[in-house]
Amino acid sequence: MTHCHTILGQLREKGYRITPQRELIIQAIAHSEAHMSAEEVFTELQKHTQATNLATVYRTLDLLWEEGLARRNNLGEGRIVYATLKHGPHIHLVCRCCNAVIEADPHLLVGLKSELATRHSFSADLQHISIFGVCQQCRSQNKG
Amino acid sequence: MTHCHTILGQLREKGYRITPQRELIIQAIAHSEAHMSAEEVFTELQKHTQATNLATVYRTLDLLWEEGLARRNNLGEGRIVYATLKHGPHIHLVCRCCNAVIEADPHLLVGLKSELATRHSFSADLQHISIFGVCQQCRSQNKG
DNA sequence: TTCCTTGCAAAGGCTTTGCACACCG
DNA sequence: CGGTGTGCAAAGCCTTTGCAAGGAA
Repeated sequence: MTHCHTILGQLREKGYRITPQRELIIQAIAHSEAHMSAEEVFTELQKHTQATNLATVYRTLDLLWEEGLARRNNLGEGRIVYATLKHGPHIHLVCRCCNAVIEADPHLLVGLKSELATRHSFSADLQHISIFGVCQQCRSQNKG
Repeated sequence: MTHCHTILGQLREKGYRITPQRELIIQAIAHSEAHMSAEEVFTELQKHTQATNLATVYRTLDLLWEEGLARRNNLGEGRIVYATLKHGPHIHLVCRCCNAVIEADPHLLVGLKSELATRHSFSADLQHISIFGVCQQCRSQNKG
């Protein structure tokens, strides 16, 4: 809740207008535990009001991302997903089988990051990486 | 060249027919150093014959992937890319800025894989992972 | 009042699909 | 020959865009 206001304040500071749509969209991603797709945000909005539109959701999420007020993550297979910044960096473990997304500790990657820097002079963005595989449940069900 | 025949043989064994189109598509990805998108394969085919079609390229690449005869990798932003299996496992370092794809040693990930297995019971597929960031060139040009 | 935002609908890019014909085996 | 594979065109899916009307500041 507080976090909504932070984002709204920053938007206002940057000269953007605060509209009911933007408030609702920010609330949606700020209150959500997990990351949300544009479609999911839109569905959430519809619970509160009819006056809403998918295009607006896309525009607003994109705006937040461009202005550095939200994270944007590509889970593959066209799954683009958003979250607020309070949602700290972490690894996404995406199950290829059931599509579940497990969040893992990003510290697992610090070694990798420095290796990539020294060996390849590559500045890796590991803030919100996605790793694909099969989760325990699917494996035990022989689905993966 | 030899590798083309391997793939063709396996296709035949599985009961699929060998057509000129399939031969050309397999040649294209087998001869290429890097991974190729459907569009790129299609462009390559056109150098050899007019009798070709994007839909066929999509169908064939998908077939090869489904049958385990080719790798398929999602580089994000809708960039789906294919390669043969002789192209061993490796990490893709994708530059967000210039879109370059650098290939890195997959051994950098062995520790990570076991950590994910023990901590999260997650069987990570690190064969062809993509990591986003900024390459040296773009960083020195302040583009990233 | 100004001009940023929205809603709507249409366009876009990429991929898939239906269908009749072609052609591999 | 029989049935798979192809080309073509159209449809689908997700996302973006043009434009006129609405509403924040």
